[in-house]
Amino acid sequence: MSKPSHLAPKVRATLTDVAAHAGVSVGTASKALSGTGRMRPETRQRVLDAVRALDFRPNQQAQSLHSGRSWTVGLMTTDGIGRFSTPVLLGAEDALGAGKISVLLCDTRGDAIREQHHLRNLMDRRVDGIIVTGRRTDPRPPLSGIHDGVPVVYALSPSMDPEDISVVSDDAQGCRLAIEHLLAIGRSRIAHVTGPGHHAAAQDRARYTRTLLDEASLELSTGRVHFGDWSEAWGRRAAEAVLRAAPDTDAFFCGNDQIARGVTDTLRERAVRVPEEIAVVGYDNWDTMALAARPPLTTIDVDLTEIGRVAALRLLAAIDENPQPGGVQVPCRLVVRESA
Amino acid sequence: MSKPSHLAPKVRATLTDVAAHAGVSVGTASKALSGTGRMRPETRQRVLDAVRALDFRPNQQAQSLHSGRSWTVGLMTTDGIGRFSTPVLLGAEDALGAGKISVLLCDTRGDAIREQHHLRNLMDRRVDGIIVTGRRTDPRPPLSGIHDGVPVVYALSPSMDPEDISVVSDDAQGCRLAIEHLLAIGRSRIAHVTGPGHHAAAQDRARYTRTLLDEASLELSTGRVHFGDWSEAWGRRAAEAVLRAAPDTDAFFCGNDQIARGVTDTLRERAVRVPEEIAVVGYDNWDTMALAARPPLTTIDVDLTEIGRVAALRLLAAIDENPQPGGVQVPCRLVVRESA
DNA sequence: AGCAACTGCGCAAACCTTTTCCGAGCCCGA
DNA sequence: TCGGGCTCGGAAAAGGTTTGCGCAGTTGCT
Repeated sequence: MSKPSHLAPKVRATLTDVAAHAGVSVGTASKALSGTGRMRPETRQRVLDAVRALDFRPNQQAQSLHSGRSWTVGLMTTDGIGRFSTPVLLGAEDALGAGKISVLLCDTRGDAIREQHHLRNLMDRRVDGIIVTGRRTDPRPPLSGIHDGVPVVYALSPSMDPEDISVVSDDAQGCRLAIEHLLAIGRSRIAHVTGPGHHAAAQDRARYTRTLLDEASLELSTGRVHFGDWSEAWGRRAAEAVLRAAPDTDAFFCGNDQIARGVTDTLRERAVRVPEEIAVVGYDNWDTMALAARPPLTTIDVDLTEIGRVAALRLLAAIDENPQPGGVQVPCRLVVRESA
Repeated sequence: MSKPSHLAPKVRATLTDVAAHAGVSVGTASKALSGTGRMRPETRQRVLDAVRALDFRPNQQAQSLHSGRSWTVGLMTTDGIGRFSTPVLLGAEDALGAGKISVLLCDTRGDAIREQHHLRNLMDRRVDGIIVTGRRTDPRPPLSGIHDGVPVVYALSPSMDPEDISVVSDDAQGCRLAIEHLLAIGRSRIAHVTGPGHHAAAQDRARYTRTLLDEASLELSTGRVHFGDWSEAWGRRAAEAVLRAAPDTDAFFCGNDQIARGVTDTLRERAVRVPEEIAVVGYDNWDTMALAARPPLTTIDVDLTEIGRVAALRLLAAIDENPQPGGVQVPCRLVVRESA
């Protein structure tokens, strides 16, 4: 049952209505709006007046159907919209919104079936492009299935195919910031506590840390990297292990802020002064963690929003047929608070 | 420059192609696919074969243009996509996805101008409905501007207009769960530490807490509610104030998990055993906080995902012209861990 | 056998906008 | 005064799908 028409007079004006109201043909009305074609100023004005009078707004769907562009991109996030994908997503949405492009959100929950399903849906909706983002920094298999000529950009989790466009965080530079800061404040007995060894983020940062210490002719205070998980509990346990194994440790570089916070908690309980006796540097700059820690954490800010923005810009370029294939590394920032 | 056509033969088949391939007219092909209309089984089969041969998938845009339904809803989030709106969003996306509906994401950053802009955009795209969600539980002004016959559902932040459809968390029931649990484990000197008094979440929970204690002929151990902010630091400070003012306090009910965690940290430093001497109950069940606290927090789980899901279902009902106006309260769950 | 009913399928309109093409009318100059 | 050139605006098609209607052919009943 649709409402009686006398109750719903405002069914949204079409260009035909505008043309009728202005006493011209649809074609002329269109030209008046798009600026193409030449016509008498007063004719154009009549059309513009009609537009205002009827509150006309062009039907996006009709425009898209005609132009073949939907002014829409798909944003596939592989696992929920966690702490990591959210800022990426917002950065992308922001950059795309400026270009009159809307974002179609898909959550695959890490499920390949769902991914296929969403991909088909996006293709049916004729999206202009797709951004794929995940939580982990581990490379992921490229989008499988047909995505014809539709460009794809991977954000945060790079594609395994180096030909694809991937925008990731510059872990090497982030580690450099952290280590150089610690060296600059006079530390030389540095321990590294991080997440699971099978996570690229943990593995990579551990490798870079080693290399950087090497360059400074130093080595890890405990002689090894402490792999565990990304939790505070692990940070607390690891800190005790480190203090036992290498009591002369004067700094912790941690794989994320939760671990760093756990470390500071243990140090606090042991009445070790931070940063005077031992400095602590985290990673991620997760406010709720970094600010609540005692003392507040010096940490590496992974500019996730920027990653999203850059990914969006790369995608726009690719849509406009100027693809710049390959990887992009977005630099990190060092945020100095009180822990180091 | 588009690619030479011999390199891009797969330009996506249209129904016309299918019809030609099957030797029927477009109309017939359409009917064969939709199941409408009567036709010889072999004719239908020929069409189906052609569909498979050409990998035909209907053009959503064209379908939408024709049907007037876009199978799309707008999801406006008022401030970033924080810890609160994210689960809501996912719940909604999940429920809508099951109904073949896609989600158009808009972030207003709490800006009215942006909200208008996005609203117009959504209307131009002919969304079938809109879900509005925010971080705060404070009522918000209803969506202003024209949204014609497009139904709107408010999630988490209710609309100020009681006629609108709003899906919120049942704070009263959540508080009841917390207080009844504390009473059941034999506590009677309960303190309440919460966020800013000008937040509805803090104000409401404080009021309910008072009422519930009243029903049990009890009163707050410190005689008043401790308003502050939602941070751990406030929880730590407040705990000290409470211990000073009412040393016989045997339980803390906190406005959120961060405050609760701050409280446990102070208690731990004072060597007060939790929960033996003092029990602590949080609110929100934010895993990273609740699990990292020592001991892990007993807390109230605000089922945000369910709120999103329910909002989506209400919206679907409204789209199908079965609107059920007014508010819906989604119940909370008590999650018992070790702190109470 | 003849008529009615029914089946199977195609045509064309509709959804709404944009774009292209073309004709009509005007002005001006020769 | 007439023709050429220019300006303006209308008509039509395209984009892909759905659907109402009508036509033709076939079956079934009397």
